[in-house]
Amino acid sequence: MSTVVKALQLLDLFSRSRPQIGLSDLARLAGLNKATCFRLVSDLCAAGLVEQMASGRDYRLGPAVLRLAALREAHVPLREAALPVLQALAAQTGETAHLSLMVGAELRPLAHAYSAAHASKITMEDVQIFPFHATASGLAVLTHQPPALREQILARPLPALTPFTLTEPVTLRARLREIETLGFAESQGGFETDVHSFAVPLFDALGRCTGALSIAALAARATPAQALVIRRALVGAARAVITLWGGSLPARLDTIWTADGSPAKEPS
Amino acid sequence: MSTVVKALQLLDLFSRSRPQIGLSDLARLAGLNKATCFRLVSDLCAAGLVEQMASGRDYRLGPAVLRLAALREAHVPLREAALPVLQALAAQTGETAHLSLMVGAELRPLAHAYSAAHASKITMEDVQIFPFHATASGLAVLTHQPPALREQILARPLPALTPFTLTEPVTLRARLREIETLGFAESQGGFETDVHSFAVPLFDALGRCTGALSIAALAARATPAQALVIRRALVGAARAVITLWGGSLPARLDTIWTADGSPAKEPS
DNA sequence: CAGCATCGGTTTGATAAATGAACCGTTGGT
DNA sequence: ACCAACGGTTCATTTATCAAACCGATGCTG
Repeated sequence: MSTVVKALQLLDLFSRSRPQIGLSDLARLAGLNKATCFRLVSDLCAAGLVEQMASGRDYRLGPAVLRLAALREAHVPLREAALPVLQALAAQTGETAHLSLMVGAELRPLAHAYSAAHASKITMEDVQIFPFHATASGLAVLTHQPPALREQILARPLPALTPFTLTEPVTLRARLREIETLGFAESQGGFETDVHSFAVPLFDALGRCTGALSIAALAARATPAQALVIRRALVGAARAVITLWGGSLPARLDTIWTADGSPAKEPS
Repeated sequence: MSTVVKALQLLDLFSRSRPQIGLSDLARLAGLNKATCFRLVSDLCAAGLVEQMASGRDYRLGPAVLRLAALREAHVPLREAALPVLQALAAQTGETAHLSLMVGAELRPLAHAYSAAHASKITMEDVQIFPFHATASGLAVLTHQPPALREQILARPLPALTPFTLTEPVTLRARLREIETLGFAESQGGFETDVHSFAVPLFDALGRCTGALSIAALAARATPAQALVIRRALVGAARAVITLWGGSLPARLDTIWTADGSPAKEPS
């Protein structure tokens, strides 16, 4: 294995639960000789990716990562990175794919892609905001929010957009628990009568749910077989997006999604 | 030179003005053999710090940097903490404020803020590195480095970036002594002809100088009265940043900065 | 369309680099 | 006072890395 790879693997040892590490631990965790580990981490320090704490004891991620991240975000906005995945998703499923993002305490569209498979499709141009209680995306995101924010949202007015919209907080909470178990969300006609939508949550680098990836299908086309195709495609696409964004998928969802017959995490 | 350092230096070739680079250019810019460069960049790709564009042609920073930055910022919110101070500084002075940090033996930008007061401003996006001899930030930091490192830096090539750049080690040493006495640094057109910059050093918890806080003003606007405003604002902001970071200000500077209510002697 | 330059990527012997066991001086707990 | 564990260093051995030449593919030009 190349030295560079070994050095960069050291970076992955840092996590939210272990943000700073001593030299000996670092060597143990990485399975490296202490001297080797020392040289590697010294090089990382020289580049600013890692810095040594004032105590001289532990190491932690350094200031250089900020500059790199700012650069990446300036050049590869999230939207641009996600678009090809959305287009592939639309093509695979023959339905409209869209991606939404939490902005403040609201869920807003970021991008969408249509399929050419059917003349009739769900259009997304006019959607400004996704009601949490009436869309699969909203439910998927809501499920993975901190309880405080979730309850704040459930306390807002929950208008019935169609006869099928769930509007009772009690009912919704039950639905969220269900979604948590299943690993994906569905909404049959909750937003518009003839739309059956499917969604999976997306997570950022700190494991927070910051958006959702969704398919909006014509209800008439959403047969059980097609629903299965959609769910699998969604899971694969969600993995791709999360990887692109440098996010981290909660272990529980990773397990559920893998067991669902969908492809496991793929290297780029 | 260590392989890891070489690989990590590749990361610094990416900038806002050059966000994606082909293999050959990368090798040229880094002064590396193409094969070597290929292996290095491949390793960086494997770690996700760099990714290859779909075209297979260019490389750019990868998604892993986002994860690392999020982690760093979650644990050590340096940049996040300093940003509001920078913005206030820019607003107070009507000029561009920026903060730089020592990374290894180089001074690099961490954050900056613009003022809305004037349509003409000094932009910072493309600055990768602050030459010690040609910027106020560099001089401020250099002044407070250990003698060994200071001399090492003065022994490097000191190119004249403008007709006003100080390039003689002897002259520079005299200037550093002056800066030490005054408690702040100035550079009139040393980096770019029309830029007059002011800087004060920043210190970490052990009293080591790890960076600088600076104002880059249009030379035409840097009247003596304005210079005084800038120096006072800088000193206040530096105290704020040092406090936020848990740093400790050397007693001598503390005294100078406190006494600096009156116009200090103008350095030539 | 032919010629040519350049691209990303691969092979080679020569060489500079990484490696790991043992070894310091310190520190912190008992 | 002891001892274990820490961060950091040394040095002979070994191994991965380097540079130059080389590929096929691409794209520009006359």
